[in-house]
Amino acid sequence: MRIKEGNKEEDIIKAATRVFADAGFHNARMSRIADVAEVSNGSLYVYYKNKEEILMKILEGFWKELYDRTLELTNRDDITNAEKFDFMMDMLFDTFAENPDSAIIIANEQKHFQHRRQENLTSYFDKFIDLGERIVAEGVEKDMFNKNIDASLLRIFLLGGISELILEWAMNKSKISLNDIRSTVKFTVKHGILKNGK
Amino acid sequence: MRIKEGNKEEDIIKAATRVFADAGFHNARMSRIADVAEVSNGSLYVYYKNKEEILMKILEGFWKELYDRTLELTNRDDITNAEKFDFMMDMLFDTFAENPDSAIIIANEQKHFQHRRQENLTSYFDKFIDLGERIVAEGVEKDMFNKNIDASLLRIFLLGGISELILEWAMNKSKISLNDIRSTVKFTVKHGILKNGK
Amino acid sequence: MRIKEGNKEEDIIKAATRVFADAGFHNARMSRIADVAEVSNGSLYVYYKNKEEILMKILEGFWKELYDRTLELTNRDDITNAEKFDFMMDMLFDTFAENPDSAIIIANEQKHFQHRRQENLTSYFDKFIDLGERIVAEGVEKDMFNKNIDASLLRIFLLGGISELILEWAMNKSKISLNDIRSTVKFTVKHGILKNGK
Amino acid sequence: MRIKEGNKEEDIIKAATRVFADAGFHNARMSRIADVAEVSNGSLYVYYKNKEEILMKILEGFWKELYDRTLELTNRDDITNAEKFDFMMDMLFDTFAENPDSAIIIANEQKHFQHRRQENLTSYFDKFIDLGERIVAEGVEKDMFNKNIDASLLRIFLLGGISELILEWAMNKSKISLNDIRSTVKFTVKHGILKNGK
DNA sequence: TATGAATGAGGATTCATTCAT
DNA sequence: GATGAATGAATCCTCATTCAT
Repeated sequence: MRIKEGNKEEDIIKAATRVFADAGFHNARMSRIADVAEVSNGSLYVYYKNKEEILMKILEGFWKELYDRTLELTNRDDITNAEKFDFMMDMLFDTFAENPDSAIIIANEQKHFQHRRQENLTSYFDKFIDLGERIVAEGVEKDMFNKNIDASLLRIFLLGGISELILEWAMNKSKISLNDIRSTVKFTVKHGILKNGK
Repeated sequence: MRIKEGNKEEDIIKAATRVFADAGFHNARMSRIADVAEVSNGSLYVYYKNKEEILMKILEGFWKELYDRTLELTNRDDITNAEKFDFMMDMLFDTFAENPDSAIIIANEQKHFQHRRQENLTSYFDKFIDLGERIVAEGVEKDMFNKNIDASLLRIFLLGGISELILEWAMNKSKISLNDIRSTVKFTVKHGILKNGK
Repeated sequence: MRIKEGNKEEDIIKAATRVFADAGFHNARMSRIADVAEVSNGSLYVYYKNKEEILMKILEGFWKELYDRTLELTNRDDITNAEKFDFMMDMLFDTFAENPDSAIIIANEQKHFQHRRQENLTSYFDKFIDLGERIVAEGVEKDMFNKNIDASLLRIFLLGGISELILEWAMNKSKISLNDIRSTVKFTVKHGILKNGK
Repeated sequence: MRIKEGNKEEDIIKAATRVFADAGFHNARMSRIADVAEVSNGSLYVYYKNKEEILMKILEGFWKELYDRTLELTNRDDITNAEKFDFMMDMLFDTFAENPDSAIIIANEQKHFQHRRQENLTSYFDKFIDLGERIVAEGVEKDMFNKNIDASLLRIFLLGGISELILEWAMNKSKISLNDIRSTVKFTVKHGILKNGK
């Protein structure tokens, strides 16, 4: 068995993450990924079926990390749903912040592949979404959140808004402070833009 | 030779809108657009420089329509900024609702041209954005909106969230009511999710 | 419309016939065919779906020519079935002789693609085969041919033997005389190798 | 490490025979052969130089078996050449019948190595051919076979015809009786199709 | 303007073969 | 000998774009 120095499987994912973030999925070249990963073209296909599978692994990897970080939170009963919500948003921002390339990929490419995500019912993205929806729904039930909030619509809205902000931040790090973004989002979502909630 | 009765230039845009919405920009075939437009392949290039230009025209067309609808509003001084904001959101939703294919394209592909758009002041997208930011900024100045709202971040957030919702709606019309979406968004953004805005 | 000088569709078939005969289907390169046909790579795919379709057209073209040449013969009633048989063999040899490259291709490649020839029920190869079987079967009925001859087996045997001979001839023209081949085959099939048919 | 109990060298040949027969030489995958042989990819190359050499060994193995079975016959002087010819045909059919996968490979792929075989006198195929040609040539000399029979052409014809029939039989065992094939071939070759050999 | 046949650069993928262990 | 991860050359095909008419 030849040496498997440095875990090629992981190297490829890392390389692909950088390349996809830079060029976008469609303009990214497999040969470029192989170069960056310091691996032969053929090795890409030892570990992954094709280009799309590499993208999927990147996306799933991100959502799995986020899901794992968030999971234990939801079962706690010593904190309010508002606190849980806050915490979840923090996790989301933190994980994006730590993985700016993944953030870019998610903002740019995830939608295109959402459609065929029918077999993916075990997907960590879906699991994370569920977690979020449950926290909001419970908050509504417990009369902590406004009744006319639809948890399912809210999560689409939030995710869309945040990933757009994160994209802007990731493409443009110098100009935008992630903390400004985070506090703007959290404040707005919790209190609204109208002064005195009015 | 086909007599130019049906305005090819427009036919192409209409066809491309349908094709891009269906297949996504990268998977859309120029020949398919030509087919749908009932025009030859070559004619596409009589009216447009290339595939990307067609996409740009579609996007600009959408934003121009929206901008035109919204412009006069901003100069009025008989309504509050909160009312202006409300109105602007309504326009946005209405225009999306009337152009679901464009909505899909915007949600999926707007980024493509965001990148090369660098403060292009002739762009109707930028003009529309300016309008929105000004309404919010003024609202803050007039002490009607919360001070810690950053207008520029808010618009990215809002646009991202709304386009994600609209995409969901456009891909899935039967299941989601556009009015539910609209009222959820408006309420959340104005009042926040916390009961009593607290 | 750009000039279509020299009928590219046909040029491609001619070039492919030469290239397939030289290198074999699997080792033949599409780019080589394009070169020989003095056509761009892309043009190959304007006229044919893929490499395999080009091969099929070559094979069908050959059998169509042979079938057309042989068809009228079968309906004549002024000649015996032995004469018809003779004539058919001559046509087969002549057509092979006039198309040595096709002969090589048929000998080398036809078998590989016979299997998926299920939809091809209108195939000229099958039609030609039918013609031959009918002549033999009738000969048997009319008591002109030996009763224990199975027409269906005979045609497989004959075609296999002849195409092998033709291949040898086509690969090796200087050494073997086509007329020797033809008379050997005809004599053997009609009279057998045993002297006095005994 | 697998203990070398099952003779890998032979296992590989057996596996390759099945795989080549199923898929054809060009579509057969080395990794599939390794799978079927229950051997690693690398082991294939411990025993054989490359894919083609495996094919050659299969073909040679077949012809060697046939040659060995036929050799002693030719030196006998207590039987006529017609009987020898008959016997040789029987051996050919029997050996094909016992090795249907080899039969398929021979019918489909023998040409691959025919080309590079240039009077390779160590080849069992050539030795077998020589045997056959000698029997026929002697038969002609002894005035037992018709004078105008060219032994060399006859063997090409026979082998081509028979391998085609055998292929049909091997691919389609249920429908065709090998004995029918054999007697049709033997009768035709010896007596011809014309009644009374006339 | 309008056409659509022609182009050809470009890239994902395959798979026989190698070689360090 | 045995392994199987690693290799990378090699090629079919796609499709946006062009251009002679």
